[in-house]
Amino acid sequence: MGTYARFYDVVRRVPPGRVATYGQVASEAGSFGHARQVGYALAACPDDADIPWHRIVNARGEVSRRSGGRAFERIQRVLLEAEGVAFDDRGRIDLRRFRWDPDDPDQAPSRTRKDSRAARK
DNA sequence: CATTTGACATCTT
DNA sequence: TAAGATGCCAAAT
Repeated sequence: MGTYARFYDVVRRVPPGRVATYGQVASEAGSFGHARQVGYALAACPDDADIPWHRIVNARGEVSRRSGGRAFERIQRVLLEAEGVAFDDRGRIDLRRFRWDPDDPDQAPSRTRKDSRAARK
């Protein structure tokens, strides 16, 4: 299996309405500190695969810039907003509210972590 | 084989 | 808060 396969597996586990950072994906995949490779992996991401690439943002909670152009960046934002992820006036996401927590399998889309916990009870 | 190039993160000013 | 330096490593050249 390719080196990137593990990254793709982690990305696929991110639920709708939540986001994960590149570093977070790397750590979950067992490659702490290899955040950059995650970005590289997504750049080489096969379009036919069912990978929610738009749910991966950088550590500052913003959509990363890419050499290809701004089109994909806009698409990424639109896709996230459609799932309920909010952007502030600076184009950033509040990771405190939308960051995916791998240890909490009961995270519902479009809810804050607190709401999710409350709803579970 | 040596260099360059990234969808990044973290530490230092 | 922001900007620069550094570490990371797979592919491309």
